[in-house]
Amino acid sequence: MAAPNIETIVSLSKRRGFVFPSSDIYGGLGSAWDYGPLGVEICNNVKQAWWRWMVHERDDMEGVDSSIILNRLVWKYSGHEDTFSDPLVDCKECKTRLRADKLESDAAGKPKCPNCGSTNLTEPRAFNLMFRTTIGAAAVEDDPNALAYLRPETAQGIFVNFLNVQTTMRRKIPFGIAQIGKSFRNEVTPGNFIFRTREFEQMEMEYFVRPGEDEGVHQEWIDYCHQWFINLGISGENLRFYEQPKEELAHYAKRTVDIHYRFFPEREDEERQWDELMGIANRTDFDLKAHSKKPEDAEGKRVNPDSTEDLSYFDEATKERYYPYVIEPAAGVNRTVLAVLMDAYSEKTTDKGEKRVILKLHPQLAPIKAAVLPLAKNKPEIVSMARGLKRELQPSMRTVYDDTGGIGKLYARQDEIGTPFCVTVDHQSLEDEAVTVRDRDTWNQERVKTAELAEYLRKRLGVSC
RNA sequence: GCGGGAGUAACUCAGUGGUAGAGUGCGACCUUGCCAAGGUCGAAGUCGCGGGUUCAAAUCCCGUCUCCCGCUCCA
Repeated sequence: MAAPNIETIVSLSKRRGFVFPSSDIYGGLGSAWDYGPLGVEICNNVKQAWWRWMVHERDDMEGVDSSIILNRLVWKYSGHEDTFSDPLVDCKECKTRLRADKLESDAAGKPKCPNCGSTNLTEPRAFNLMFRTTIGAAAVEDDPNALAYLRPETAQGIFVNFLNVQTTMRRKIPFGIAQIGKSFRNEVTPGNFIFRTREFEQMEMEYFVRPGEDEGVHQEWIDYCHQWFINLGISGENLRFYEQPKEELAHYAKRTVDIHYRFFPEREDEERQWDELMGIANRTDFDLKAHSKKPEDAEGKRVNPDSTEDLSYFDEATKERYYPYVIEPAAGVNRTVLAVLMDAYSEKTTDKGEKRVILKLHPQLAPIKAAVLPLAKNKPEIVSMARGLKRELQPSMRTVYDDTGGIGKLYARQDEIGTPFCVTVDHQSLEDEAVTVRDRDTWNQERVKTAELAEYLRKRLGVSC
């Protein structure tokens, strides 16, 4: 079937408790969203799947969880304080908003609007994308040292901990450090549901390699990351690689390849249907050098007079000291959740001609793994047996019990939220100690002994659920 | 910031000057029992907010707030 648009997912999300507009009772807050009971489960499952795949299942990986508010100097030397801002101008004629630093000039040297050609532009206004806050009681006006930022990326918390992790875990290059956490960017243009929000969650990993080996390792990570999305059940047709052109590269990057998802299938322009799901950047030795006290400029002056540590690495194998290069796969949790929901969405027409929504989520990501349903709720024995089964299953998998409707409605509800299995207790169950297990995707049913039920479900869900 | 669209029940929406509505959903009960079954009853709205016109405003006028879409940027 045709991919759903984001509107369809927004509607499903509200209806079924995946995602709600934030601060709803006060009229909402622009582009902020709250995960509801089912949404938070998917979100946690995505993060858990990533962590397992990125950290636990590898030999060369460690994890950290650094704080959101860091010493301001981190952002000074990372370059974010200076370059993480956009000078913006508005064209007074055609009302478009433009990047002041990307404008071409007319013959007289005055910047002109690429849209209508007018030179009637507003003055440039700097717009730093970092949220500012203050530490302690002092106001920034009274004490400039009170100024602090909410991190715009999790990466810097990893770089400044590079030596801590490397030495305490006795790591040798190559190895990586992974982190999942919130980041904040005061975007000028947020929007498209949870696709672009000012507060978002990142899954980032910094992989430290010997200079010279960076390009090959970079390519390996590009392919490895693509495979992760495939493993989550996302269709390869909806994924593509995007090589960032030189002029688009961030200030720290040598090469960046994005993995795009077809987030906007309804757009006519094929190119505009795609947008970023993950970015895999070669950050070179930019960050480790920037935070180190050692490097000197051409005049022999220290580039960073504030750092107390040198983040270079001594390679025992080659007896060389160098600043490792960094390969960084960075994915958005929220964007992954959105892509997962869009890709899992499907509709099915029943024999009666009714449209049913089925969310074909990977079992590992499904918010509910099994629903226990009584076929008839006016028989107390059936109800209590079903409730008992639910309690038996819930320690090993997220399970719900539901009896508020006929069995057809109960199945339909579970299909819509992506529950892989429905366990139905019927009259016969009271006698033969067996239940019906119904499969979300095929609607096939299988009779399973209650004694073997938990093991049966675990096996079909996969170990990692 | 600019342009466009929209705010009425939990959701989707109807209602264009005269008692606040429908469908879905939700709750209770009865009946039923394998793919959104039927019935009865019920809860639920300061019609975004403020002001004005009028005998009378969800409806007309003015103001205001919020959200959504588009424009830059990115996970």
